[in-house]
Amino acid sequence: MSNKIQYNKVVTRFAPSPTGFMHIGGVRTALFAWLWARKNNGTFILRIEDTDKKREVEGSIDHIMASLKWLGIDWDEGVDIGGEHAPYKQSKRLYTYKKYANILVEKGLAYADPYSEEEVANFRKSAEENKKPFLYRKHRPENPPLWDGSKPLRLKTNVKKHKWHDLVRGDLEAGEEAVDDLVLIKSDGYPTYNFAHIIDDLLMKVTHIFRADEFISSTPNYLAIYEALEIKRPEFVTLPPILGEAGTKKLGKRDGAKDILDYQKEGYLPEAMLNFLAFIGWNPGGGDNREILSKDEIIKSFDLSHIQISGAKFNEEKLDWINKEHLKKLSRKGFVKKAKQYFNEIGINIKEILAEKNLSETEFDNYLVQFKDRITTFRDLVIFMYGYITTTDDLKNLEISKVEKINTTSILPTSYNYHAPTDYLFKSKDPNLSEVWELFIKKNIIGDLSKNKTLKEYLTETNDLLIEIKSNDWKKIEKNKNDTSLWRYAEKMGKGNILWPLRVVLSGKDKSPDPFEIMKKIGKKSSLRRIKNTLKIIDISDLKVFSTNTNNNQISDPEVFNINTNNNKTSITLH
RNA sequence: GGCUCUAUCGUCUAACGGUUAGGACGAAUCCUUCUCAAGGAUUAAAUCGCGGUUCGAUUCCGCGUAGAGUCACCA
Repeated sequence: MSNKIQYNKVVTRFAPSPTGFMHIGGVRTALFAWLWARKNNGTFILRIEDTDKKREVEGSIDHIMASLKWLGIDWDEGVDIGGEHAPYKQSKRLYTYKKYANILVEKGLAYADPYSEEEVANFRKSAEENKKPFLYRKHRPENPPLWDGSKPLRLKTNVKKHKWHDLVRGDLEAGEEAVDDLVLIKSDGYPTYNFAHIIDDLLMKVTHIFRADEFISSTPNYLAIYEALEIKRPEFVTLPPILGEAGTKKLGKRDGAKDILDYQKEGYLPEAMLNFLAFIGWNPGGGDNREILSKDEIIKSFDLSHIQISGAKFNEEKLDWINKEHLKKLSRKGFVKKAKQYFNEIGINIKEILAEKNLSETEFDNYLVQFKDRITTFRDLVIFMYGYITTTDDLKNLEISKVEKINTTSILPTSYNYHAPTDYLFKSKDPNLSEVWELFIKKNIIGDLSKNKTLKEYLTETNDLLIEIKSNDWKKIEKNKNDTSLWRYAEKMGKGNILWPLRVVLSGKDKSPDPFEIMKKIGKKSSLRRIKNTLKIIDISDLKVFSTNTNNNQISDPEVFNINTNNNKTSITLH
């Protein structure tokens, strides 16, 4: 028999069962089938395999369609839009399956299973005890009863060795042990997947079946059904498994595989997700090293010969990188548009924020754009927004509640920690002096004699320059920072000597926004207060230098504050 | 346990039997920068083991080893 199958038009399908959400693996299968159809100007069908009423989860179908739509995977025929071969829901096609089942019965190739479920379970049990694979056909009844629908209908399989060709895996084969008398129609009248998908693929003229590699083992059974029905089979395209991060198991819902729509909620771009998914088990090959591709580019270069055979670990770091790259590619306008769309999706009301903050739309857009190259996902942007916009003390915590609702904190990479909601941008929330102290100790710059001046002198002079700035000019301190006396002073003394300590003093962090920006946010009074508080500690640090009693790890000036150093931790209490 | 499949840097992968085994993520270092990010440059890092075929093996074959899948009136 020739493996060549003639077809004029490529038809592929995605046929999920409505048992819940879609995870990475399911979507990847859908994507590849869709890519192949689009690549060949073929047809892509969305069919629902709802033959197991017990496992069905309400709302799944809508959820599945929403997932595909988010990624831009569209279908030409399917449950919601109908088509030439409607209906596309298997529970509505029972008559069809029965018709084909009867053909097999008439040919003497299918029979009613006379055993009770208990009896079959016992067969299986004893097979397990003897460490043998369970084969129902070992108990095939000699004179089965007539099939009246109350008993399962089984295929009288042709016990033989099967060989077949897979477009990805090449030539495959399995021995007689691999075939058994599978159930075609269950006792509840519904077909099994094994039978239904074959009938539907036949009637819907499917040319290529895309599925993951767990189906390789059951393929001989399917081949037996094709042969019994005397129909030609579609091409098989077997996709490699996706392994969990641990790399030991196939990624599945039980291993915490996420709902694909969770990635939408986390602020990933659909085009980035599509790009990422396409590269799980496929690449353009042939020396084409590009990895950031648009949807159209992927369709154009997609082919079957570069689908991987071996499994791949799911790697979220790569997804983050791909998402960043896609963000960078966006125009300013496109970025703002998509960001706002995301806010809308997760329930952040931009108009409310604008009204509350008295911001113009343009100002807000400009805020957003400055983070374009700095964020990993749009969720990071929400956190930025929180940090930058929520900076007055009298706020009613509007954004905070919304940020918490989507649980932004857990997904931030460590390098972005300083973008997390930042107390120090509130006027009244001065940084913890212990943190300021520790950073200066860590950098060893308090009494650094290699500098022209001490930190204390630098800070005092900074303070004196800032005092001179009038409150009207302070409002423009960020915008006009290059014209300030402080900037000129910093340039003269070395910006690292002035600006970095100032950043630490203002924020208590070694990484923070521009100190000028912080000063603008918190205002003159708070800025100067933070500098003065730090200067008070440095006074005492001088005392510590002169302290001869090293065992005494507590230095205090009861009038001002206490410093405690214990186990390398310093705590400072200001009275 | 039977059957089936798989095996290149830490990860994803490229290489019609002939390459100094290439690229990307991640990591590290340096440059730039007041910090972070971004950007630029650089570095470390792999053909699972043993046999065979061949002038030549990452590539073909066998055996090991390791991992995965499957053995439902689930899909």
